[in-house]
Amino acid sequence: MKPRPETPLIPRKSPRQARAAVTVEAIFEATLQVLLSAGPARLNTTLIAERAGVSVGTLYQYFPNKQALLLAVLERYLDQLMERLEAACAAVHGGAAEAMTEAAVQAYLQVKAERPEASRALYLIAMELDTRGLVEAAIGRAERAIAAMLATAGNGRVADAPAVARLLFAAIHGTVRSFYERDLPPLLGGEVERQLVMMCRAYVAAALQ
Amino acid sequence: MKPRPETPLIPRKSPRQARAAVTVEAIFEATLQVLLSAGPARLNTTLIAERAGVSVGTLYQYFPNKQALLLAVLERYLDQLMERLEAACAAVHGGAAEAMTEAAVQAYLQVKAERPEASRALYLIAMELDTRGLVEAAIGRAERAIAAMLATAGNGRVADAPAVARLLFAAIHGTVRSFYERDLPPLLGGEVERQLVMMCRAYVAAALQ
Amino acid sequence: MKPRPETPLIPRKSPRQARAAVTVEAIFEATLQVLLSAGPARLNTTLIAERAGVSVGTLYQYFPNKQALLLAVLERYLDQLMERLEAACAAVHGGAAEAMTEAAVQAYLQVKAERPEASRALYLIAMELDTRGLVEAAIGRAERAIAAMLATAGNGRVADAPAVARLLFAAIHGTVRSFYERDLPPLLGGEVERQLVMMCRAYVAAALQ
Amino acid sequence: MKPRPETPLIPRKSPRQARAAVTVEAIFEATLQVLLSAGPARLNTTLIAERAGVSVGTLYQYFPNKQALLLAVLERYLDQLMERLEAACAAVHGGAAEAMTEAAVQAYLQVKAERPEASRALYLIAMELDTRGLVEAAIGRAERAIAAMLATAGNGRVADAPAVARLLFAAIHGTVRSFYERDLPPLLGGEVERQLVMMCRAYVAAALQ
DNA sequence: CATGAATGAGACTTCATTCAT
DNA sequence: AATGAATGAAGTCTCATTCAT
Repeated sequence: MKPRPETPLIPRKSPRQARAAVTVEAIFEATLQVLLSAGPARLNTTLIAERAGVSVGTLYQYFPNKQALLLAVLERYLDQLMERLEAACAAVHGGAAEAMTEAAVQAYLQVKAERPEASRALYLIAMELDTRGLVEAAIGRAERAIAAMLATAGNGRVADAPAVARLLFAAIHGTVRSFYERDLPPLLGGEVERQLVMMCRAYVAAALQ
Repeated sequence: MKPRPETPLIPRKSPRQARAAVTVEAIFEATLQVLLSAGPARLNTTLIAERAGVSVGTLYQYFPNKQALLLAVLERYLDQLMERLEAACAAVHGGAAEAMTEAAVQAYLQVKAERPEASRALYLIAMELDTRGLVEAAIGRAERAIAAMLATAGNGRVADAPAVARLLFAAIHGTVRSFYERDLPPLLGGEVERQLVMMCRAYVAAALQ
Repeated sequence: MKPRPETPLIPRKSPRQARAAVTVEAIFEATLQVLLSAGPARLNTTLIAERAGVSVGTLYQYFPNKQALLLAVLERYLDQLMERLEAACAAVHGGAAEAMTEAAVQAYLQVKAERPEASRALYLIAMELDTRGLVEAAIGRAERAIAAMLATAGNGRVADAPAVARLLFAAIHGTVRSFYERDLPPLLGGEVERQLVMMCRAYVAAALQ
Repeated sequence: MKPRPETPLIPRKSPRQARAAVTVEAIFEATLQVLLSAGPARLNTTLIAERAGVSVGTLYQYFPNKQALLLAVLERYLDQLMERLEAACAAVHGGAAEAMTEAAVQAYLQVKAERPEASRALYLIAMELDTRGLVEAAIGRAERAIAAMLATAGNGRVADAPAVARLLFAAIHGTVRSFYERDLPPLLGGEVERQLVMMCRAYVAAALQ
């Protein structure tokens, strides 16, 4: 009965009062928790609001719809992830290509491992809606960070650094994801980590001229 | 998508008659089409039945519930994929480890590329429900096929072939997926393929003793 | 969570089975009843379905949304009203302008009086949504019917019959409406009817050349 | 729009201070604007407050509930309209019946035309709630003013002046409304005005003894 | 007094599934 | 066996109103 309201996918208003910021934070956290405990199929706004200790109305005061909320959660997560990755890459500039690559892989695994459940939850979110833009942007940042890092290699020149960076990141990201989606023991410090590092080092070494 | 606990997840009857087989086939095909055209959020049994040219009632004659249908679709796809992969691996037994690996990668890309949209659709299905078992089984087959292949390497012994096979497959699968989820030009024959092959060869070479 | 479904305002499907036709009829009737008993503010789909003795789901099988249902109800009513008016006008072609006009007024009042509550209910519907098109079309029919009738006047030529017909119908319709919206004793056979007829006769007489 | 039975429907406090009067005025104006821009379905207190440049809380300081606000807006409008009509009628007392009637019609059209959108907005408000009392009172004033005017006719006695006044006003009001609800060119100075005047004159002339 | 965050009942709509025909 | 009408629980979102700050 309400003539097509054009609902944008961006957050509705930014919290002006202190308590509002707390509320938004609680909603973000609740979203992850519900996603993990109830699964994506049972992820509904009522449950999120409940878990956050607010009413649905409050949730909708900050996000115009469920999709916008999920996007905001994802964006926030990707931002943090990318910042960490960029920092890690920058920190090893100038080293040997293989060592730098290993550092990047370790950093990625490290961040993922800090909140393993969050990682899983966010893979789930990412499927529920159209996250092309967001994901594309994050991937772009990652690729640039890695390419820039490889360009500083102290032990040779990496041929076609952008292409290598692109595949390297897809491989890291994709491989890690495919383990996270299964119920496996933690990757960090295990055999999988060893092999992944080995593969990435070997790849970059092969690309060195 | 609220799973009624008591209903079994296997197809209700096997297609004994030719007509039944045709119907089931049409339903499978319709499922993929609806998934691609309407998206996972709009994937519903009525739409599937309509697209398949049958009534919902008929659909439920063949599948006890939506979940079972989706699982069947996924299972069928994974079976075909794995058969092809196994065959490709078997066909190159005894070759050099790097060459065999390249063959496996090519085979995987080949199959994926045959119906690129189907691949995407199935990634979506896989999120709609709990596909752990199915996916785990398929991955197991792939890992075994690759490990067995590596074990026949004519140019050395691959250290810890199972671990290498596991990471190799995760890397191939994860990397390919991460490209498929974006709207990119076809992988086959492009730069990405070259780099992926390069990475996998380098990895296996590094694992050779 | 469902990416903007474009919901048209036309009925969803026409009943193919006999019982379906009964259902649609019951929904139409229930809509009027709820409108009258609960008022436009309390008019909701659940209540309509309940009163019709069906579930909400059923209602939505025939109408894509509440608006479409209300439009259908209104359209149906306007169609019937206009048919009656056209018939009444046609039936008196060739008479004296004043007498023909009186006949048209009487016919209009007659139809309105047959289901006084329906008339009121529909004035309410008409405000709840955008009925421009529907109403415009109905008014057009009425104006044409009246103009055509006036053109056959046996006792003179009505100057600018279309303009007269337009105002005549607006006056009849508007006047009747403004009485119906108040809680007044029935118009038919009362003082108001006498005066309305008098006004319309006088108007047409004045327009005669 | 769920009326809480116990809350009074009169403004909470009279604007004693200049600022208060300004605020109330802004709220009135905002109500009309929102009604016109967002439509009756989207007319909500938050939007009104925003448009008026105050907070919802402030709005509720002046009006106990939404209904009271809308009633106040409507009352104000009707008061102004009736004052103008009464004045116009009084100004022509003692003239010929037809001329006086024409003057009344012109006055009504004049006032309506001053803010055409306001007229439309107020028809909408009138549906949102029970305005019987208010409208009845206004109509009563109009009928009395017209009847009193007709009683002073210099060219004869109008038979049953109250009944004529009642129908006359209903006709003017109803006819004008039915044009305003459509998207038509302004009535003032057009063919419609000419015809309306003609009808009203003819009617009153016919009622003259 | 003003603000605007929070509330929560209630409205609309969807869709997996059943069952009479 | 096939059909498609019917069901109704459940999910999304709105908005009048209150109240702590």
